[in-house]
Amino acid sequence: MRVLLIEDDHVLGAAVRDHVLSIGHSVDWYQRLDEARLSLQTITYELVLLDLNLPDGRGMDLLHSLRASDNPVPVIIITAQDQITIRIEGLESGADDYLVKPFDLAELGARLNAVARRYAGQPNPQITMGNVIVDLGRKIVSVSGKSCSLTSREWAVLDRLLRHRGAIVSKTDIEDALYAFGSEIESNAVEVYVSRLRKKLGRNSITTARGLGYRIDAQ
Amino acid sequence: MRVLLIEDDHVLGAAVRDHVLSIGHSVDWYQRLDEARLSLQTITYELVLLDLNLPDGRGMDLLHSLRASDNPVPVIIITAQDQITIRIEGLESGADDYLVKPFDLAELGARLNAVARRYAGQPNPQITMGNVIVDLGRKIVSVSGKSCSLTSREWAVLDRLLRHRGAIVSKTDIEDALYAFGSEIESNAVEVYVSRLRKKLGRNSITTARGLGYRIDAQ
DNA sequence: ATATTCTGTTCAGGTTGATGTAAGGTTGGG
DNA sequence: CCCAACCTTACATCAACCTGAACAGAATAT
Repeated sequence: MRVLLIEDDHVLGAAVRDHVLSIGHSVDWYQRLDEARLSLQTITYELVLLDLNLPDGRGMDLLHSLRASDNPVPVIIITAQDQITIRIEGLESGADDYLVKPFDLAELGARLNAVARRYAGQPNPQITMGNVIVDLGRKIVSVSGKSCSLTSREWAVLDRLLRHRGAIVSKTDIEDALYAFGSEIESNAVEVYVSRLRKKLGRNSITTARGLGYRIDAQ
Repeated sequence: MRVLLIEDDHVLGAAVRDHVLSIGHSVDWYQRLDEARLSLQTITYELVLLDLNLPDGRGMDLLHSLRASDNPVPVIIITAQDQITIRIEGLESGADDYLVKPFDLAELGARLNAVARRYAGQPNPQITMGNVIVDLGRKIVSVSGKSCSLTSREWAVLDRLLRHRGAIVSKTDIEDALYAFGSEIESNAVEVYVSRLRKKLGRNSITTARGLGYRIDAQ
């Protein structure tokens, strides 16, 4: 499970990161809200551990904007104050659970696993981009309701772009997704596949960043 | 029981999901109609919990299209308005029950269990694909009315494809269904079984996704 | 016990459509 | 206006796939 940890306290952050790593999940740890926001744009996390009191803003704002943009990622809030008002605000904003400092790492592990279990039965995440819906797991695409079939290479390109959606993906990155590392290719294959994808998914599905690469917008 | 929850409100959705999970069912939760539609193509649910007021369309339209395509899955409608006209429209469209917001989770559980009980006595679900009807539980196939017998290997392949219908199933997935994990096979056995199934069930029953695997279309 | 049918697996030869390449057109920044 | 980057189309190639046939072993009938 991929976990995003947002916590400015170095001691607590390191402890949480190490513990979550030790029970077999991967962790991205940020100390600042805006860094976390940037990362959320490009990476699909399965859990967010969110401290409410951060140097550059209120954690609650991040939660609000996540839910406003229909991001259903489970969020566990970490807070120092055991205030009922904060709890209520968090739950109403779509938080999934609470941890009040100081907390036991074992308790964190338990709640985290509870979320993981809850999510295990969840369907494959579907990504909606305009009138295109993509199910990466089942390899299904529908364009304005009609299903549409992609070839294996087209999936490779789309997969790479969607997993980093919001960010610019370089041509060489996409080539690495297409061909086994090392096997060089001497043509404009990436351009061709982007063109083929655009033909199937719509002209505006993929935007070009001249000299840099390609990008699929988040939401 | 596998439940499809379509509800855009995060608080209500999470609460319903957790409660349904807690009484021992599995839940797929979508916030959007079109995502739910995609999932309905590939998964056979035993119950749909449908909010009528959704960001990308009317829930009632989904109900209509379900019934138009002869999908008998029970549907419980969730609505904020206790309007008699809506109730009548829903019932005439084939809804099985109603919940008017705000509702008690215990009430939801009770109605859900009522549906589960009603369904327990039902015969095995039959899957219709064109003029082919398959009963996976009892291992019966009929092609345009005439019954048709499959060998055990053919069942293994068909079962795997139908349980993921709509999705592309990779050759290795099918091999795993055929042979005990690990026992490698050095031939085109999967291709042969697909060919034999096509011969029995019709040329168009199984579609090939070159380089990816095979797929049986939903409906 | 023997014959017969059924089933699973492999192989070979034919078919097809995804793929990489190149050529020519288009676009946008400087 | 120019050039480089990018787009789009067409096409030959070849790996992936299809399918009929052969055959051995299992299951069933005689």
